[in-house]
Amino acid sequence: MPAEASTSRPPSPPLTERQEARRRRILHASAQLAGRGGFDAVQMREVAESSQVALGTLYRYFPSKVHLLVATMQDQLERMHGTLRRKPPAGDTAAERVAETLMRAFRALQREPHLADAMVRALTFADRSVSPEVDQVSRQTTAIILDAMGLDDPSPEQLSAVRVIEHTWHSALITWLSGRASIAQVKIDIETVCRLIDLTVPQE
Amino acid sequence: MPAEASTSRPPSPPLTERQEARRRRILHASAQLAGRGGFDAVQMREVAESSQVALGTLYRYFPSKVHLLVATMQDQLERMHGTLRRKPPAGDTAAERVAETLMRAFRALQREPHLADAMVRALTFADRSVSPEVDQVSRQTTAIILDAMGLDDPSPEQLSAVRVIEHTWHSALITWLSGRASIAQVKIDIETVCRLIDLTVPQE
DNA sequence: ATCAAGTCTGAAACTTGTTCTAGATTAGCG
DNA sequence: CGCTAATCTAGAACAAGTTTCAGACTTGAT
Repeated sequence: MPAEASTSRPPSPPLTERQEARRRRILHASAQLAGRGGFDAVQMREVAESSQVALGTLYRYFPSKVHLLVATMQDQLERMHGTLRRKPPAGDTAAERVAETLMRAFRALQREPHLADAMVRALTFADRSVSPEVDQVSRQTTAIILDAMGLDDPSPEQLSAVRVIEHTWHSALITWLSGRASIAQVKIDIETVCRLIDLTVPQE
Repeated sequence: MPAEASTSRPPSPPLTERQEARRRRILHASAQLAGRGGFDAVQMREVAESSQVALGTLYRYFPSKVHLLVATMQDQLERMHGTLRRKPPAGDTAAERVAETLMRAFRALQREPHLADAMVRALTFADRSVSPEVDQVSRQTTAIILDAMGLDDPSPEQLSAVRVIEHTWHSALITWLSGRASIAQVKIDIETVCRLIDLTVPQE
């Protein structure tokens, strides 16, 4: 029995090497196009051409533009989680460490604002048909935050706090991306919401 | 970045009576179509036909579908603010009153989930070209929350808390609309984030 | 090696948001 | 009233996401 990855819903058949390569080319092209121009610049025909794949094939791999961009985000998130694991945040309190982690992620996004635009817009625009994928992104984000808190076994209150932090994170990114909030303001919002953690971590 | 007075950008010429009527018909048609079917059901051709206006005219009044839906949201928000003013929340603490107010708004949205979908998706999908309008919605929301807190002259910390509450509000709505969070969970998230207020309002 | 099933390709078609155009209508003004 | 500029209308045209289809290519099993 081949060990199936725990993350995919219906156990999709394993991809051949060429298929894996195609999928990778597509995600790369998507990130590249998103990197300049953001959401609008990721045009399905261009992604197809740029990744040497027919349009129909692109749609077989990713059933919509939003699916594609959410998958792109999963990809980037994994990368980021790896980076963060290698250099964990150094704050004294859980709240400080979470804020530091999110600010680090934020600085990474600032380096590729167009890519951030494409991914975040796709994420919040996603409808029910993309729920499983969006949920996966959410779980990954939760894992990153819990890592920063240094918790293995969070209480329900702590999970609520983490959910609220994620809400703030996404929405603050949106306001920044659409030019309605400055970088400084996003920082303040993140620090503000992280104070919620202090309410759930009694001692320390 | 012009720090503009609170009302509008370039003083647009006042509308004639027939124009005001057209605008109203359009917004009504928009809300109607959104009411069944949500974001996707608001099709510009249908809005135009249903409000007895040529497509080009619709685009003169609202330069994009997102503009139209954000304007629809402004419209609904004003209505709601009026309703809330008439029956203010009754909690003892500021946090309770804010949570109660938001839950009341949430219940109103639950009665028209498709309309909520259209408005909230438009709001978070809006790009820079819609910033003034989205900002107006944000100011209106802030006003509602400050009303509930019973504050005339909020401190910077309090404004930060309000911003975070708004972030949570929008993002929690999104997760509910896309079926990734239950009504109960949204309630918990709202109550959780409202605790932030306690950190900024010393005592009653 | 061969066959069936599944996959990929290229191209056209369809949908819906958005833009454009030419001609009718309306509003404001002398 | 009659003029002019602005507005409105109907409809075509364009753009990009999505679907469809016939035929070529791979893959896996026999």
